[in-house]
Amino acid sequence: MTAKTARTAKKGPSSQPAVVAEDILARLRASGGRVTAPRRAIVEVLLGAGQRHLNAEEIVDAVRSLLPDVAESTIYRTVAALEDLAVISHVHLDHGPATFHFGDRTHRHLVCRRCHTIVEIPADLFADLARDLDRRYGFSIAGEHFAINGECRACRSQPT
Amino acid sequence: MTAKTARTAKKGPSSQPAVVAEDILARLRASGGRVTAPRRAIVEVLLGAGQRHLNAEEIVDAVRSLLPDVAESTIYRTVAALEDLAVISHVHLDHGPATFHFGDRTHRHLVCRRCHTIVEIPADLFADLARDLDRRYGFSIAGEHFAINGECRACRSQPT
DNA sequence: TTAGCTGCAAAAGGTTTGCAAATTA
DNA sequence: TAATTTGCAAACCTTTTGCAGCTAA
Repeated sequence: MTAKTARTAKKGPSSQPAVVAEDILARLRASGGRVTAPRRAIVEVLLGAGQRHLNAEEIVDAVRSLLPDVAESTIYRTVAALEDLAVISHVHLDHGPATFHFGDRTHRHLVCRRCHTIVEIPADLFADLARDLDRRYGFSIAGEHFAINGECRACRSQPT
Repeated sequence: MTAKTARTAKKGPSSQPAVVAEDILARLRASGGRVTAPRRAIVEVLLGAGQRHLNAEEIVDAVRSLLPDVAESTIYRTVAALEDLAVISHVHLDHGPATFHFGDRTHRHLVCRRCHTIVEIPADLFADLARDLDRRYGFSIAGEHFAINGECRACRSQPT
């Protein structure tokens, strides 16, 4: 794969090299896929969301503001294709729809079971636990496929 | 609440005081609920499952072998009532239906993303992490509402 | 040219809800 | 008796699928 990692600053809050749509589309093509207008729009929307995690409905809405006739099934099929390429992944933050985001393996989610607030935390807080589980069970925890539930500071100081 | 904690050994693998159906039914009654035949059967099934986590469909099937005409909706409504009483809780081990189990807060689940094997681990392996998250974010992780994903020993030694 | 996408509509899977009849306390 | 549960059927929400036509490579 020869997708060049462009350095064009986009709208990300960080100063890491920006991932640009063309890179992603190129990977899609390289894997035998086609680049179509709906796919461009979907990638654009996902990039435009920055760190925010969008669910399928939000992606549909945003994509339709660019390209009104895109079907839901196209969204689901495209995000599945992008997940296969490990470009994005999905997380279950709570009950309800899954949310999609770029595949940085650098954060996890705590979700308050009372107010449903989401707290993002760096994945390396799990390093010790991960080592432990590896040693004891041979299990490698990977991914943030599911959030971790609990109670946030605000709710804890609230009466039940 | 005065539900006596009976010590009758049932079929649990552990030697903790067995929770008996009557205790649970009494709590249901104490909270203003009614004790009905379907509810008895559901509690029986849940108790009979011991440590196993049953999903709604499995509960329905098992309950119907005792009481053939119980509706699915009754199962869902009853497990919801039992969750409100904190007698049971549900976990999402993977995609697919939730699973229900008695509310011991003593274990967590690792689920292999490849073979879907479930590894149960003691919750106290999370103690350090929990302290950390509390200190840094005021967040109290609680519950095993979602499993932790990763890869099990067997799958890790397998070619991708 | 042809494998791969698309929109549409229908279906699937899991769970929830409205309601009138039945049951519990 | 009054409040709660029940079974049934229908609805719900999210996601998947089948298919014929369209399109990128």
